Amino acid sequence: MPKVGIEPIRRRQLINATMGAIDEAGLADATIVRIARRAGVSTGIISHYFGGKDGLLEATMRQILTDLGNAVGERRRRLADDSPRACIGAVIEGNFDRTQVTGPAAKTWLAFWTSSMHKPALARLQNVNDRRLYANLCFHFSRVMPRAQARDAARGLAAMIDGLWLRGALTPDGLDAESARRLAFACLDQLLAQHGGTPAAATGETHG
Amino acid sequence: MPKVGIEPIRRRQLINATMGAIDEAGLADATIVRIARRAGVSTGIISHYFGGKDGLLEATMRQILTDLGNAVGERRRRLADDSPRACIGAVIEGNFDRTQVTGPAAKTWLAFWTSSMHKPALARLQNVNDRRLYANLCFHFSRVMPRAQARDAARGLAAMIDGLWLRGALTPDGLDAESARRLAFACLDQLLAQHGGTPAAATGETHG
DNA sequence: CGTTGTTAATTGAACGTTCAATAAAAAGAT
DNA sequence: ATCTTTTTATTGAACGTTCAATTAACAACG
Repeated sequence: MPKVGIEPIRRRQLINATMGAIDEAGLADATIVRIARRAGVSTGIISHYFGGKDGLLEATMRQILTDLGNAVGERRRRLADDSPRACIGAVIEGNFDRTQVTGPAAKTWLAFWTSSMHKPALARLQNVNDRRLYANLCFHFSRVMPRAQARDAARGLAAMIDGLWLRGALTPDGLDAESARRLAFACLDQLLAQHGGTPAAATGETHG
Repeated sequence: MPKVGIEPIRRRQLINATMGAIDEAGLADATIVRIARRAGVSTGIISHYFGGKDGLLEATMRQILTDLGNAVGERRRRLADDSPRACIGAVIEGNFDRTQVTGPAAKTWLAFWTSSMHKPALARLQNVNDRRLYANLCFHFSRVMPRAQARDAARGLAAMIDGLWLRGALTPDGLDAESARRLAFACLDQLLAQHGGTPAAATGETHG
């Protein structure tokens, strides 16, 4: 029998190397030679474990979305109260979590977003993740405002979060997570205050 | 002498074909063969007029940024009052102008944004445009609030605008301009109301 | 008014490069 | 000894660039 337990290690190695390569050179120049060299293995391994380059890219995107979901999930699990502001705050905090904000993750996320416009496989992943985020926001907003306005609030906050990501990915020094959180929370509090805001919206200026 | 005045025509043809190709197949698959065929010319023309594919891409991006600047400029020129809300509103309206919202323009804009992370020539163009937008917003906000808050407001609104673009580009049917305008204006009015809002912020719900 | 020379515009095939994929050989662990 | 893992070399396709040849518009001249 061959090496045991090597597969998950190699897969993680290659996925991390893919993010690093995209961060370093962009998706267009993230060749399998570059990725393999960065992972310290040979090119053939990619086809062996992922069936090809596309498989590796899809797995990498899936990993990023999983990490994002976990970051949000953890924050929500640790919540003291289940007020709308707290729940939505967990979404914001999760989106600007350490693991998500790292240069490689942010650049890779944006690269896949762009790429998903013309690759159905990636588009599907992007779509389910996006719908989950939207539905989640929409649900919590609708607890304190009419359905129609909740939808707008969800769309607005989602756009704000993505916009901060977009601009953070372009910044050479990476995304300023603290600053981004502050702006996102300001947007959230405004949206909540707009429709019979809660006291927490007024007093909860500090949230870190 | 050969045809006179052909050069600007061909350049525009090729630039439009480039946007169409990117809209259709993405930047990665926007080959010179595809672009040339779409423009109804041969591949050699690209090198003849733009020095190569990179030159064409740079010219295309420059065109998009110019169009965006013109759209904003026109709106501002037609303003009745020069209140901060009106001026910033012109920026929003300009950003969601017809010519900017078209599928090809939106997808190309996003593709170049991603690409500019690793191509210095594109990064420079993106940078000057971004600074101009930010400085403009910052100036108008600082007329009704302290400098520090004006900076945050400008960053927030800029992120919101870009986020709406980002999500609009991914939507199959293209960006819903009216909906995007509404959300951006809601964000603007909240930002203005936050710091000694003007009466216009309260009454100016209709802006189309 | 017609002819001719000049010159830019345009074509399309050839070239060298680069890429992902593949297959067969080699290495390594049980 | 056997099966998985890994490497290496090779393949074929696709890319952007280049350039010699061709086309067509214009001006000058007869």
